[in-house]
Amino acid sequence: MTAMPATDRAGLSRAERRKAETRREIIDAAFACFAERGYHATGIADIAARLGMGHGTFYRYFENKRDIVEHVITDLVERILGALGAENAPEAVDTLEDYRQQSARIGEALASIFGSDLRMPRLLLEAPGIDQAMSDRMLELFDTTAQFTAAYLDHGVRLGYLRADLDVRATAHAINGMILGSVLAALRDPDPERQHRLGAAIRAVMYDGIAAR
Amino acid sequence: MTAMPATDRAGLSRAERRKAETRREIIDAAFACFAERGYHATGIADIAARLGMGHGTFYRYFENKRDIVEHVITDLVERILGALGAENAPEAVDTLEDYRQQSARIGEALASIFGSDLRMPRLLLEAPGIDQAMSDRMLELFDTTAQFTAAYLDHGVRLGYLRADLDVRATAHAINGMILGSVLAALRDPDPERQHRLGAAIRAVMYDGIAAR
DNA sequence: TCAGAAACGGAATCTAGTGTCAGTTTTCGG
DNA sequence: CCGAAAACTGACACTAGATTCCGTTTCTGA
Repeated sequence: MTAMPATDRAGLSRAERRKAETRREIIDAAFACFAERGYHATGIADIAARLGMGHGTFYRYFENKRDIVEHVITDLVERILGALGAENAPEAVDTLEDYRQQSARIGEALASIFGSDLRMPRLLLEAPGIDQAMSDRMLELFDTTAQFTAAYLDHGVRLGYLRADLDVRATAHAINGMILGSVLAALRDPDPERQHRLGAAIRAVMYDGIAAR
Repeated sequence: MTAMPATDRAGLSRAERRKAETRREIIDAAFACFAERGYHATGIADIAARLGMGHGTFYRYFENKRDIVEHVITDLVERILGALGAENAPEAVDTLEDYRQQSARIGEALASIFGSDLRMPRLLLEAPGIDQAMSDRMLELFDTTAQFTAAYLDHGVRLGYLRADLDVRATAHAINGMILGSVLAALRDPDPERQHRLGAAIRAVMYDGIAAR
């Protein structure tokens, strides 16, 4: 019979807490390695070395290389979706002007997530090169975020401050494409001023179009 | 002293022509393999096997794996840029209506390039995962195509049918982002009808914006 | 402080795939 | 048709790196 370990309020023994902590550290180290050198160029040994642990130890926490990258990406996606969903609900606005400001805020949030740590978009960019499944997953993510955007558009159409004939689904994809474009631009040239102009240009296209009045 | 081979009008011996032809075949086979299984998952042996040749022969035509993928990507990019640049010059239009039609034509061309063979966008999508250099190259490509778009916008601003206060560089990135978005959407769901709607939505956003009048 | 359990570490194993090479076949000019 | 030159082939040598394994160390609870 095994000894019953002491548990704290959350029902986790000290050992279990430490284990979770180590998993967290490995995920962070792996993220750093993958973003810096790329998935295929980093070995398990690199990840372990970054934490000063033997690489055999790695396998006590994760199944294999594929397993860790799965966790790294999941973590990354959660951080992004979390930061997005947190503050701005589609229902929070009901005029075009409100919506403009809301989209500026969302743009700001995105810029600060990605801009603060270029390793995030860099890893996302190379993720489709990991394997077919990951590639599909990234396309799915793009689609998911488009549904997000679609919810905002839909709300606007219902309240009447956006065009009634808007093809919501398709337009959401187009808008998210613009955002993606600005992220890619940031990877080439992380100048914040430039990022700011890109955000402004996106909003200008969205609200005013490009044609002279 | 070596024998002088017979040369044809173009100054190429029969052997040289065959050699070029074989290189072409290898590039095509490599393209197919990379697009289907992914770069890292395909071996030189796979490429050779597809052509029914021994994989040793491969090395008579290309230095190594990196060399071939370089050629495959270059070829791909040339096909895309070629198809784009061929028919539509920015100077060919001088009214907003013309420009609308021109952008519809360009969208059509893009859709037919990518839509006709999804292996092209698929490989482009995973290209940044090949290595750092290729990743940079893809970002550069995105930037290059934005300069393309910028030339159209610039022309429109000069002739006065586009807004005078347009931030041309930033707007070009935004527009190309929308196009990229529709390519990604096509990878998830290649339905031509859907593609058509995406194209229409992009143009609607560009010209009319999303706000109710 | 001690015994058993769990965690570690890194040597050893295993695999896959790249790039080489020497023997064989094909091509080509005479 | 002949012999040299070029092209082809696939077995082989080699490397890199993922995963396993077991002797050693650390932890835990009594």
